[in-house]
Amino acid sequence: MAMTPSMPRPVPDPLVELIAQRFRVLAEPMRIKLLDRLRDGPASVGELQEALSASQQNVSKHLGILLNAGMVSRTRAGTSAYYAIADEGVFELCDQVCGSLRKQIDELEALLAEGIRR
Amino acid sequence: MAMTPSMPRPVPDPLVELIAQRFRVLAEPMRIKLLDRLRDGPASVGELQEALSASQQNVSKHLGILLNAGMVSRTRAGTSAYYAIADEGVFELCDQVCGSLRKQIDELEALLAEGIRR
DNA sequence: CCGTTGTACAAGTATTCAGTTGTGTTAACC
DNA sequence: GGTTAACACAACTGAATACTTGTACAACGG
Repeated sequence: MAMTPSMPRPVPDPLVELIAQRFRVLAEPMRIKLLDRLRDGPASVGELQEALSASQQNVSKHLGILLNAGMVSRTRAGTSAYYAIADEGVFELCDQVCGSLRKQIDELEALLAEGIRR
Repeated sequence: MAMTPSMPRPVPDPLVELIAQRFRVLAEPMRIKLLDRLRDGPASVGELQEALSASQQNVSKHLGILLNAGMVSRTRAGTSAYYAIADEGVFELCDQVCGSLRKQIDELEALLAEGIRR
């Protein structure tokens, strides 16, 4: 279950659109932070608001986008709404991105070291 | 070499910014298509322009963004510029996104089927 | 009830960014 | 050299979207 089976080539436009839309959801620092905070467990809007020191409306809005994308789930309890990670896969994505970033940084450092030496 | 070693929690802001920036690069259908086309091997701007039926300036611009992000490499030959995939990892990212998408679609279908039955 | 608390929605503003247009630059060919 | 072709860069325009402000709604406590 490693590979998506039989990915059509070239990738059809509607699928490209879906993929891009998915990446767009993760293309905002605030949403990355929200997911990162939710990695420690479910949290209410107020808790997230305080943890990220952002406005309630802003937090609620971004959570709505994540919910709409199916990346988090919402559970209402009294007046509070508790959000939780619904798709653990997002962390694999972030880890891979971090891996690529580290690789690039290492290569840059290697180039710099070589540059200093000559 | 599966996990990024010792990811700090919470993820520091500058790293969050870098991650989001990375996702933002992939958040555009045109760039996804360019990478998809380059999966078949290096290609010049003109070839990509024709394959995607887009303007030369637009293709060149998006390739510049991909180049700046370190996802593709550029090789000049005469008046032509040949671009190639520099970071194969992007395809793993896309595959994972496709996996998540498929999972969601399957769950939706399951819900629909159940809804019809009752 | 009535006020407080927690959350979501809507309108307005500001910013960001994609796509086009126009132009500059470099290399091959006559 | 002059011309053509391939690519890249900069300014402009329009659309998408993030963030703020204001408000509405629901649940709980007095």
